[in-house]
Amino acid sequence: MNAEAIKRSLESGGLRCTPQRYAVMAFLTECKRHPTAAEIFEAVNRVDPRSSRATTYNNLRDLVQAGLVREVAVEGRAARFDAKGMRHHHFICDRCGNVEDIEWYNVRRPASRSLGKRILRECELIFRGLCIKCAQRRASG
Amino acid sequence: MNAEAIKRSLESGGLRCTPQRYAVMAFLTECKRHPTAAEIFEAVNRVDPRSSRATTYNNLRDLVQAGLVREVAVEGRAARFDAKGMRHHHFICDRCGNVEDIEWYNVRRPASRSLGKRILRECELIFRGLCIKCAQRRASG
DNA sequence: GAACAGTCTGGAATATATCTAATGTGACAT
DNA sequence: ATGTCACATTAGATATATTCCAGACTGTTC
Repeated sequence: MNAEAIKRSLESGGLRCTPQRYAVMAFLTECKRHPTAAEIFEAVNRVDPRSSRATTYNNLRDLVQAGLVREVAVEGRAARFDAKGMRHHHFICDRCGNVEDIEWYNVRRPASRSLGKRILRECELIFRGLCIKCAQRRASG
Repeated sequence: MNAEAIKRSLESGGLRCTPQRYAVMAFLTECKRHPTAAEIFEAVNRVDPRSSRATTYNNLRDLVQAGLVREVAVEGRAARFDAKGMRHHHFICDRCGNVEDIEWYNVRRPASRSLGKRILRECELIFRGLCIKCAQRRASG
């Protein structure tokens, strides 16, 4: 996604394209992992426009509310974020806690009986086990 | 689950049955929600055996390691816990953040191509949308 | 160019989790 | 019954993650 596209997507979410907000969105868009707020803060400050911690958190909140960014459900201490590009599921390593993407596929909805009057928006899968590195380490260790 | 059963399950996990540990396990077993560590701490101290915060955290860690308790993957600040009784999926409300159980059903595994050399232990579904209360509030509001 | 809404900032405050060092407890060999 | 060992617990200090706050800045509109 190029600069113009990021700018447009921010505006489509009703958000001004400020340098700090742009930097957060640009980093999330190009980042393959699922960075924590602290990592995003550090990354956008490695290059130019300085951004305070509070601003980084504010912008992440705004981006999530605007639906441009997803907060990933993991059980670690720090929240992790993810630009809403291609849909994917998540694999969480039991050993090292890393979160990796798994190719998207559709999932069977629950029976409407167990869903009741809830309004369902999306289903996401969380896989658990050992990531490739940890699986190898266990096998050879 | 009665007292004896809890005691046995602790010992089967290689854990001594101390009053504090028992209290945590007993509360999680009877609790229908998915309490945070702070809620568990408060609950086990409402009745008798006082337990310190550190002990509550230690015991939760031990119980998770022993496989008796699950740490639920949600995106809130505080970790949430769940006695591993009946398997279930989770529904997280977009509006109020409550975590509710959805009846278990088996989920199609990902293609082995996208899984690679990872070792898969379990798959869990996370549904998002509006819980019954919030759905009604929106409809009438 | 004044007023305004939205944004940014550093630092303080809060929430959450872990560490530390001292102490307590039960099992068991002596 | 005593000493010892491993495991548990405790209060308080510390670390980490997030939010709040009050003031300053910016771009737009009248």
